[in-house]
Amino acid sequence: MTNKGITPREKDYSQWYLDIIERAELAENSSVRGCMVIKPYGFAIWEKIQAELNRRIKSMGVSNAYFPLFIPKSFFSKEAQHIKGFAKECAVVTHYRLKETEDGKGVEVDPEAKLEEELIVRPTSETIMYDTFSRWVTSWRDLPLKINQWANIVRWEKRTRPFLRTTEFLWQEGHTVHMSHEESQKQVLDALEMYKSFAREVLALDTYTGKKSESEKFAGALDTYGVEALMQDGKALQFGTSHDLGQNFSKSFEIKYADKDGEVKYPWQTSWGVSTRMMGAVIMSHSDDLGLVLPPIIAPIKVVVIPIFKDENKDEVMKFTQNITGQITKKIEDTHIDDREYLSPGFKFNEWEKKGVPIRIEIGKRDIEKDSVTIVRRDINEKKEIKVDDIVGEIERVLIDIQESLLRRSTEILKKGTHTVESYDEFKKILLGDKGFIKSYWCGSKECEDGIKYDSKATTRCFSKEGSGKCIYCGKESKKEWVFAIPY
RNA sequence: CGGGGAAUAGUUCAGAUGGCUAGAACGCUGCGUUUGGGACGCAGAGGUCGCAGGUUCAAGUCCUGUUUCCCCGACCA
Repeated sequence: MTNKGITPREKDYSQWYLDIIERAELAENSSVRGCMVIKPYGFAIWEKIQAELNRRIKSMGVSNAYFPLFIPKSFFSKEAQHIKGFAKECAVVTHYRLKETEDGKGVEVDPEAKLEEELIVRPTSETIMYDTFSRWVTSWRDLPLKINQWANIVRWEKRTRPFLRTTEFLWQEGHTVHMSHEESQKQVLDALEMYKSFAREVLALDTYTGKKSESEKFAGALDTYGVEALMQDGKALQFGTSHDLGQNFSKSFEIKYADKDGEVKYPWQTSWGVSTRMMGAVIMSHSDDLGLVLPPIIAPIKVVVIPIFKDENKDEVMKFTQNITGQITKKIEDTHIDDREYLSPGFKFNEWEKKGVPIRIEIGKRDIEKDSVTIVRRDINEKKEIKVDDIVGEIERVLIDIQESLLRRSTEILKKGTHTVESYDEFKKILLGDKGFIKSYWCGSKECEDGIKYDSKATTRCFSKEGSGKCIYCGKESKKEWVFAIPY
């Protein structure tokens, strides 16, 4: 079987993606600015991700909260860099009421109902949260303050793509406030590490993590760190960020506390987040030509049982199936029997493969006679007969094995897709061909970064390591190695 | 905002040079036969051909305007 991988192009999107999402039709004859509907099955995947991530976030001592969708324009303009970075992609609420049109056939914006101050639909929540934080933080006893929120946000991007860049998306954003820079820097790295291990252990994705270059960092941050995964087409996908905000926001939002020594000080802040883009990363990394492949931990259905019967043996097969499923369900909750009578087994096999269910169990007359069942694992599409007495143990083992082998595969792909190059010609050649990550030295100048981007569309994804070499573009001595790739 | 496409059934599309009473596949509904890898037969529902003008005996097809979508850039999680 070939495996060209899944790219978020319309063709792919209109086929098996449709089990998960569809385009939102927000206006007649069009879809407005790349909004998507997440269907029940897709949302169930998101809920699995949320549950796992929430556990890890809370274990860092972070509490969940919720802040408003609307941000007063004045809040937004308090931090100069921040507004610069986001101004061009904000949805703005200017009115609060509609009225009937004169012909009585529709509605229009009521010009009388103009807002005194416009409201921005949050593109991120730093400003509205930190305005509140300024009242929550008054003493060293209030610190560290660690808040997370699950929310939707809107960024009016010029171009959208399903999952990877939708106008509205769901995410988790953590915001913390600390007494010292050492402490906040540790938080930044802890969050980054949490994302990296989450990607490995839950999503079965190996990634590069590290500091971003000056031009790639978050608007208003001192430093930004990113989590970068490699997609099957050789492009890089950043799906998590962690920012060291320094005192930039605490100073502009007047977050102050009285320290033990009696002095009033500005605290140090961090923010970090991952979005539904992560689902895109999972889909694009693991899927094959048969459809989605889900790591068992985030699969809404881990095991699907398909009874295969004719009219004359239906009762016998169903009884056997229910008995087996009952045993499995005791250990593996996400087990589903597909007993729809109007569909052929072949149709069902295909349907659950498209949906990425890790294990399929087929039970028919032939199995019952041998007191066994047929089990098929989605990742390698291997069919195997197993005896009924060991079924639960075997399924548990296979689920773990799928999870682990997906990660192994991801690690291999990352390793194979990472290149070191001697010359700039080689650098460009790789990016024209199979693409992937390239580790090379860069002098740090904007000219070189821009030049590289112009030639090959590649940008620095994150810092790799200290060392010594020559800038791949200009040849000057350089102390820093960076990871380059063409990003989504 | 630049450069390319495109808009016809729920979806994907076909309908050179005008003749259409607008088609196919998949999907949908009903009945029957099926069911170990996307079942089959028969019957059916479904369209002011993006919108507005114009040319013509005749426009899905030609002309003008307009709107929207997609792809490639610039911007970005």
